[in-house]
Amino acid sequence: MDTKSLQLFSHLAQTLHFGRTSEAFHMSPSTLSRHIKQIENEIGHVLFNRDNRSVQLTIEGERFNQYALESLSQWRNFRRSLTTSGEQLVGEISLYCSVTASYSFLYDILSEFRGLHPKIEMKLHTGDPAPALARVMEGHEDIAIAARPNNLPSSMAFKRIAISPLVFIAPNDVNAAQSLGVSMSADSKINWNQVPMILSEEGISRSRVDQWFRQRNAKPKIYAQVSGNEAIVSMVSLGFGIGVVPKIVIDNSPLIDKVSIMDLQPELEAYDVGLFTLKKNLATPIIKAFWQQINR
Amino acid sequence: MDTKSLQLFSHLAQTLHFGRTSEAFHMSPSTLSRHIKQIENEIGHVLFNRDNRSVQLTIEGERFNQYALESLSQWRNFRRSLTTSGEQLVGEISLYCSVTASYSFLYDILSEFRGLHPKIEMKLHTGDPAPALARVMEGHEDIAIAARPNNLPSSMAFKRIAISPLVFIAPNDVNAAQSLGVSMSADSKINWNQVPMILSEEGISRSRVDQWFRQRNAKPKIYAQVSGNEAIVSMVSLGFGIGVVPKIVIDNSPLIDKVSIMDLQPELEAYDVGLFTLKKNLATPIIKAFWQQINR
DNA sequence: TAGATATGTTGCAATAAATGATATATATTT
DNA sequence: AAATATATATCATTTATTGCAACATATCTA
Repeated sequence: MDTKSLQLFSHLAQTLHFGRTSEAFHMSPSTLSRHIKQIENEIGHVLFNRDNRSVQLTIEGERFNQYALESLSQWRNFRRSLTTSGEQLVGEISLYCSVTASYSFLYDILSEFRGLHPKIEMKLHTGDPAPALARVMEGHEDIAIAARPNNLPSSMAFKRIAISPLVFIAPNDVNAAQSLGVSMSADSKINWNQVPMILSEEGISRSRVDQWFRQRNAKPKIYAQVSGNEAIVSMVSLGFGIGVVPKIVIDNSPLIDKVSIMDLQPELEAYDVGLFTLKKNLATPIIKAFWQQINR
Repeated sequence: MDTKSLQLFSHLAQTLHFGRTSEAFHMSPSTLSRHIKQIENEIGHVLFNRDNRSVQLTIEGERFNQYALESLSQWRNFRRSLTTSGEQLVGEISLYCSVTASYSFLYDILSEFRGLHPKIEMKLHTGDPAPALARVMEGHEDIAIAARPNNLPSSMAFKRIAISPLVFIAPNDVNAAQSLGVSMSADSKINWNQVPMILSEEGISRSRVDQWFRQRNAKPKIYAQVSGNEAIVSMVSLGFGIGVVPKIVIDNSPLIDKVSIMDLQPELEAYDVGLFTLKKNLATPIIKAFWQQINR
């Protein structure tokens, strides 16, 4: 039995919904399903009665939930007792991350850290992902959450949080799509030299798009260069052109049903989202504490 | 953090000796070392001060040990509370296993089970491994610990405990070895038709040896057919011939320094040691409880 | 002081486990 | 009856774990 399983279980015991719990933990429903089954197997009792439409705790499940909550609480207490025993860590960390990352990961990362180190203040800056690394390199920020570039400076430490594919998006409205020269059907019929594109001004996503066009001996007709993925989604949804953003941006966007992902080959190389800091920063107790906090 | 890690840690905190703890858990020292390092990494503190000659708990290590012992105790309590809540399981299980298995695995398996189900009596039969499966098939025993044959009857359930290679052993004494026609140097110089062999009468080890000889177009000159691996080791150590036994038998034998393992190619297929029972037996609560107890 | 021994760690190749995408089964709603 | 929602099974792929052997270093022995 491990802490992760206990967390999964107790969350599911609250939601009684595999889909929502798996989403909360950034994993697929099937993975969650197998986790639960493995717990049940280890314990030797069924913990949830689930037909395909509802999930209910069994008697043993309620017992186990009691145990799980207590056990998790003790674990957190132990962690806290360790950190508060010596000198309580005091200070501040400046963290730079994109708006998208702040939606999807920040809460998970910060909530646990905060419990552990309440005396450490977090200065959070959100903005365009492109300059994130430079800001860390130049010492403006301690840590950044961003996509990993192909060539990582050797002075930089990186810790992956998630992988998200980089996708082309088109307006969902059929008329708008056709007026852009993009019938949703066949890639081969699209003249990429004439499709108006909405792209980042700089950064990883931009350089990968440029590379993609070079591979096709095409040159993007740039309708607008925008700073920030969320703005790209907005413009695309309004029918101004085709955009390229990490899929995770779509998933968290309120405009999710206004745009649709295009199925193109070859796919763009996926975004490798994670934490960055200068390796030398890891010698600092505060930064080190933050770094280790991220569950592997 | 998981139960296994806590167990490893607290055992090491007692012994303060990587070698002994790793042995107790049937794993290599390197595996243990990396387990500990991973715990330290997750917690963010060094738990043991270890130079290459001594191991000592740090302050944080002692703290963690307190936590670990308490946490493990609560886990056991929870398990017990589940099983004792309904009707306490009462009854008996008959278990058949080889002498070797009784040395190496039985204690681990039974000690935990006994704590969980004190009202279940264990009837233990030790003997030659060869007939173990048949005895279960025929209903004389509920469960057997033995090596997995190549063709497992579909009515049989199997759960692996360990893998042990099947090895040729020769007497360690140089004179004895040479008089058997086996200079320890080169396999190719050995005339396998003339080397006196000491083999099991039947069973997996025997059939794998026969197959090995057939591959070489040789026929074993059988000096003696013996029942029980321990007897084979005895006869080999006395210089009567060459034997074939699972390595685990050697490791647990008092004669370990009287025999030596021969380096031959191709190697015999390894022993796959584990638990057997009839699948239909797993419907029985008592058998099921035992089966699930075995840590995966 | 030099060699032998004990002991924890690291590199590497092989094995085992975990994961997500997809397909499937079935209950509920429309 | 068709569409939708939801948990699970299957499969290919990725990731993690493991043991062996080599290594480094501390202690013991002569």
